[in-house]
Amino acid sequence: MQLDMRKRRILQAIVNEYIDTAEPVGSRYIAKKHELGLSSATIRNEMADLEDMGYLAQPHASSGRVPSDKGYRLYVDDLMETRLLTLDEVRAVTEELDLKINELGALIKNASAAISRLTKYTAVTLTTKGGDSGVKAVETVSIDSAKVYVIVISESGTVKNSIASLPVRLDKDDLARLTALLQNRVCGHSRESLMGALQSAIREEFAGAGAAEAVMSALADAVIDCLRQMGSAEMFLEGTANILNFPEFRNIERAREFLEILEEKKSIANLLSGLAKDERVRVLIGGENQIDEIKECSIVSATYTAGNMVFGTIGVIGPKRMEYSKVVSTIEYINKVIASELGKLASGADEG
Amino acid sequence: MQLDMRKRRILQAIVNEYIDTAEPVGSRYIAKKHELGLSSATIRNEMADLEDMGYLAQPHASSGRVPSDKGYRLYVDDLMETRLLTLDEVRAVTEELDLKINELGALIKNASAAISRLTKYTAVTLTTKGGDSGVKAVETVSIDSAKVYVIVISESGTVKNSIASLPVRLDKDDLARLTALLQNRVCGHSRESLMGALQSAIREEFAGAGAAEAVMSALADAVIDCLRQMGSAEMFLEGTANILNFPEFRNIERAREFLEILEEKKSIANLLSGLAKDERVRVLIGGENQIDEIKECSIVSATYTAGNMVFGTIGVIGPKRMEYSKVVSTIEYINKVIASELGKLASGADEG
DNA sequence: TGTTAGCACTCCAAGCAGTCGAGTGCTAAC
DNA sequence: GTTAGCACTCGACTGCTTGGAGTGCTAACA
Repeated sequence: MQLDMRKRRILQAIVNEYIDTAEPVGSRYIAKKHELGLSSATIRNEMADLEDMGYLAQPHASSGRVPSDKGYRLYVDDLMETRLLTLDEVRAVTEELDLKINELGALIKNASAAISRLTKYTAVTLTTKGGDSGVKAVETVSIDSAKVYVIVISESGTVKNSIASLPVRLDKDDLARLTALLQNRVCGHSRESLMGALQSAIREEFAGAGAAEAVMSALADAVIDCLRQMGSAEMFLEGTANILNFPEFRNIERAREFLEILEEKKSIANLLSGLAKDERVRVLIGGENQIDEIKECSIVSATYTAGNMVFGTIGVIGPKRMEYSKVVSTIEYINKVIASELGKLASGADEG
Repeated sequence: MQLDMRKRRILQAIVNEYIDTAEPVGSRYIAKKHELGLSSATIRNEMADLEDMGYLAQPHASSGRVPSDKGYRLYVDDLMETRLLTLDEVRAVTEELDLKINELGALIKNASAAISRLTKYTAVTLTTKGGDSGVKAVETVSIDSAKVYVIVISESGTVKNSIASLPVRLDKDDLARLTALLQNRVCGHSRESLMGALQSAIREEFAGAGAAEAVMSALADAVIDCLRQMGSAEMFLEGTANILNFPEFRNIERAREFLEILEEKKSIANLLSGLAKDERVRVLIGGENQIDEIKECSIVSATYTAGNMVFGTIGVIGPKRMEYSKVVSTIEYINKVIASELGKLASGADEG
């Protein structure tokens, strides 16, 4: 059997209709509403074919048809009319996104809220593990004679801090000297090369000089702790309650499973960060993801990158019966906006 | 009519029973299960009295009784058996709470997760607006010749940063001098007194010296921005999906309303921060709070303080039919643990 | 006077039969 | 190849019945 033009148009009509109503779609309805110039009987025959081919399914005999995962896949890849955002929508995005923010985490959190409000689905954003690899600056602040705050600023603008407990008391000048040394050795290094740089620094500069070596080593540990904090992914959720608006989540058990999986965060974070790292918007439909609890959901996501670096992922999760066209274009647009903002942050860094 | 001992015991039994089963409680059941030495008929009479007095209500004629808000209030204040945590529970708290954390925000986030896992309700934690008032240290890091990172560390260990855009280019020594001046003027100041201190500093030191004054003023703005960030309350939620386990939230509409109110955060944050500031554990039952959407919920909360300072609030929100005894003792205990941790953080500060 | 057994009454929840309507598949005619 | 028509299926809804849990009231009892 062949998937000719007519079948495709019928499939398209069915998916559109189902996305709209959440009710199984009947042949009569398609014949009437969509001007295909065909009778319901003909459409009935075609629908039977489409079911044989695996694009449609029937919840029970004598009910209308519902798209299968394969049907949605074809729809997303080929059939759906990709549309640009309207002017109003672009304006809404601009209003929701607070671009005055200059810190990565806050920017992403804000994007999360914007996406969920614009799409009415649940928004997920994720800072990529290990995305923040360059050290831009290190500073120390003395708390008391035995404790030092170590502050690390990454190239993407994230600031993390850690407390170093010193094995000996240290006066201001000593700390300043050691800090300068630290700065000298770690700035510009990526996370991977840092450990080696620090170790060789300690070896070269302090061979044998016990106390200073121990202090330096405590400071180095603090720097590494900061990088570890940066390296650990953060996930933001927004609009989780939205899922309860959809009839497929009337079933309280299903809703709870969904919310629990989101709350747990780890599985979704793994799922998202395991996806391909290109800049395209990706759509994962139903069973295409490996998490049982969200096999009835689809995920639309994109990674945002600046230069060659992957900074994170933004996405939308909702019922398979999702307004793909609207969601994909929204994600695409927001992704672009964020990428350009990140670009600005990064280029600000290059000047210095 | 008088609320004699027998009525109290019957009310206590009914509330206990209802908390357990979520089903209206009948006289026969109480007569059988609780050894009061009374027949169901007698208990029936007493229940009618308790209803007249407003402690009980009947969902419909010929159904069992359900506690009213007034009934719960009496139960919480007088009737419930306050219990200490068991050894196992104490151990569970200690395991869940990660006390190695030395940053306020992270500590609270962690407490949120612990509370929700231990109580099986939804946990809310809140950092108090304006709680973080003392400046402990200020540091600057140059990004490029026209941009400076300003880092402020508060007395409670929170670190915030802001970027100051300088009106003129500044070399390293100039920045160091201005930073020292800044440190000199702001350290030890509370949020309220800081503005004045900065302004007088600018006036005294730079009267007329245009460029330097402008730079200093940009730096001061950044410091104030950091304090603003610290001042804005943060709210953490954990275990929101738990609410769907309770039969009173089987109704999807009600569940959605609840989740939306939580997600919005503002109203709950206002509610919690508006409560009395003493150290006691507080219970807000049903209609005692002013938010319509959670009139069927109760909130158990406590503020955590160190010395005289209020740092925030931890709490549990769940159905009115809540295991008050368990929740109150858990909150009480966690509150104590956090307070003592905060005490350590603060005393670490005093040494310097 | 307080307590209790007994009874009539109420109301909800669950189960069941019947009806309606939407939708299908198949067949025969165009 | 398309379509009209028809028999059939199945879920959703309605109305009815039944059973059980629980009450309030009354009369008898200690």
